[in-house]
Amino acid sequence: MNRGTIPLSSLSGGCDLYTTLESGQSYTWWRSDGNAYAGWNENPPYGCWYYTVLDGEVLRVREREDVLEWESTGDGEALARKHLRLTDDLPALYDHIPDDPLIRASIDYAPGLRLIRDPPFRSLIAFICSTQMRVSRIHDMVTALVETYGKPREVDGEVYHSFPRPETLAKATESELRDIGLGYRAPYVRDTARLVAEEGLDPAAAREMAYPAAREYLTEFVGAGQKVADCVALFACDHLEAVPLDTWIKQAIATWYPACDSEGYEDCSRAIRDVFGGDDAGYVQTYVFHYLRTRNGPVDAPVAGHTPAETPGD
DNA sequence: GACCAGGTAGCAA
DNA sequence: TTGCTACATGGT
Repeated sequence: MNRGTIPLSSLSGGCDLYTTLESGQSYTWWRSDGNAYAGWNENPPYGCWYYTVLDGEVLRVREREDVLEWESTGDGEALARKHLRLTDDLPALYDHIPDDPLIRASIDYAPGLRLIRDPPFRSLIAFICSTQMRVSRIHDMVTALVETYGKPREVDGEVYHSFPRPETLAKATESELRDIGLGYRAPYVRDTARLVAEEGLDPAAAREMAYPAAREYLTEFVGAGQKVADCVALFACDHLEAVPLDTWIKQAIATWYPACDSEGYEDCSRAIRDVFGGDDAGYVQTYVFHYLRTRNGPVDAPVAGHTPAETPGD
């Protein structure tokens, strides 16, 4: 494998691999200690690798004292820079997003958390699987898909599986997909794969569209509603203004931003996007989601000496 | 056992 | 349009 390092000091805002890769944005990274997404909110042990397969190439990354170290069958540095969004300027983001108690607490909780840039098809399949499911179990389902339908490749004695191709998943039967634990999502995954493999739809096309059109397009896939579409838009298609409204963010809105708490997804999403800073609102959403989901404590607990908004519009 | 988890599709009004 | 409801499954 090729090897190299990227100085953390060369990355504006550094890079926290643990929060970036295990915060529920991407589900196709695994840890060499086998404990990714185990749910106990702990950094991996020092020296632990994260690995995945991108563009058919194995990529392994880990943090050392002052560098990001990588190993890859391909151009590991290019793959890491692209998919870990290493050129995003985090301090600039922190500077210009709204100064708000919940946002500030969320950023202080996980500085160095970066958005991911996942390949669109795998992101779409993962988030179709995500409905009514905890983060650790989404990872379990995606792992089962990858190990059952992905192409294995042995490198240095280790086997790595690529993410399954649309053509492969399109040919899977519903009962096969149910057998590996997908439950009622089984036909959604198969039918979405068929739309890609046989009908010419392509989630990557959403990258070239303006955000509203991209979200609309992504809901054409089976099992993808507005929330799943927002996740794919944000985590795979570079639409950083997308704010997925899941149960955690909805709770946060009800508690902290009651003025945004309208019934319809569309209105609520637009309102919270403004509160979270507009063009980069999805970045803020990811920090807030990670903070609320993994810290110990209820959503409405005081944050850093502050209390939830009492006046609509604060 | 009830309740919950990064919701959606299908159907009725 | 909006408002139900069924849907798999494992953890707490």
